Amino acid sequence: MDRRFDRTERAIAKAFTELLCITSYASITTSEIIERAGIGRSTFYAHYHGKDDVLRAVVQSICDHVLSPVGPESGHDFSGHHTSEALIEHTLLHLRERESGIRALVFSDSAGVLARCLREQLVAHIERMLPHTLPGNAGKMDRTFVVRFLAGSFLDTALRWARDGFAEDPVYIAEQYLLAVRPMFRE
Amino acid sequence: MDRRFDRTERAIAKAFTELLCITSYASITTSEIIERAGIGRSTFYAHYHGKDDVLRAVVQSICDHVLSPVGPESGHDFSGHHTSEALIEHTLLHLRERESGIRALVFSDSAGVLARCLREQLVAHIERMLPHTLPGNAGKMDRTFVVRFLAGSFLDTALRWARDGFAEDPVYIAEQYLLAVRPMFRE
DNA sequence: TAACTATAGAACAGTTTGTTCGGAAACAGG
DNA sequence: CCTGTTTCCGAACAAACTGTTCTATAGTTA
Repeated sequence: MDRRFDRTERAIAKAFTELLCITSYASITTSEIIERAGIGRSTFYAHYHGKDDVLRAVVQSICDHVLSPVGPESGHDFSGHHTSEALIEHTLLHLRERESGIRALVFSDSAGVLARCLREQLVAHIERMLPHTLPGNAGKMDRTFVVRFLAGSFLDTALRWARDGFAEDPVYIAEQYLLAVRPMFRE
Repeated sequence: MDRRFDRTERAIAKAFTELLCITSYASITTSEIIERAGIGRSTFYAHYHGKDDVLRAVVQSICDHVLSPVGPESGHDFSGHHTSEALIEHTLLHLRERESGIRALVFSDSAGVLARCLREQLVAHIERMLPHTLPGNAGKMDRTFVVRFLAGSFLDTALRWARDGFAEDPVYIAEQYLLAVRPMFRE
């Protein structure tokens, strides 16, 4: 593999997220990205079709990372504890690992792109994990509604946490979130 | 007041939301708005600074309408029933009244502007209505977290409903939402 | 009718976009 | 080390978009 290629990709991603920190997505121009990345104009267009394309690539990379499966090789300690707490904390930790990129996106006027991408994968995830018959009052609810509600409210909680600069302890966030939604799938 | 002024404002708002239905916000140009509205270029800039300004105005108008206070003069029937169900249904109905505008926005790449505006006002609303001491398991939760959670999850539910073309009965949506969150403030 | 106000639309300079092209530099494999 | 390939640089360019200014026209108010 040609090292020049990766070097350029990294320079573009870096320049892009840096710009996102200091100005709105809408007012970023390809020329600014090119200048800050220190690359040639034609080089940029050889890699991406425009700034929308860069955004998509950055978001995809974040999504892949945040929802990457729990494995023994990952740094986090989830030895066998496949509880809801563990999964939620795990996702929050992955989110925080991409701190700079996430915060840049979450405050930008294109935050919706990240939210859409994460939401889709969360829905699929929860769909698989949620029991088919729900306990208590949740039994009266439509299961599809519950799945979407859980995905949406978790996403909202997580992005709010990011917007606050990841100030709170992820364990605390997981705990509060579970207190709010646990009646829907346990007890 | 000069009727020409209002006529131009309406033409711009109409052209803008129509364009939002057939293409993304990012790729709309002021020239397109001007052409579709059938107005002069200088006229447009006499009313707004650019397309961002138009978006802001449209969103503001929607927010004002959706969260307008319940009054006896409003068409809806909420005679004295100041229950949670009534308030939630009321908000959903107001949302649906702006159907075309909402759907255009909700699908656009600038959906975040509407969401931010609504969220702010929802938080203030819920902050006022939520009891200071929460019952049951919710007693263990941070009240600020609960307020934001309720606002975020309601917003998410409502916008999801809009995205689905307001297909479901608002009474049903209110019922499902309340089944999900009621443990947090009653019983 | 007279004074005022909003509009149409042409013209303009400045910016941004996406493409093309020729030459220089870095790279991979033998 | 040599050679063919890949990537990069950056200038130049046409096309599109932006926001402003100006003049003439037409609707509005008193």
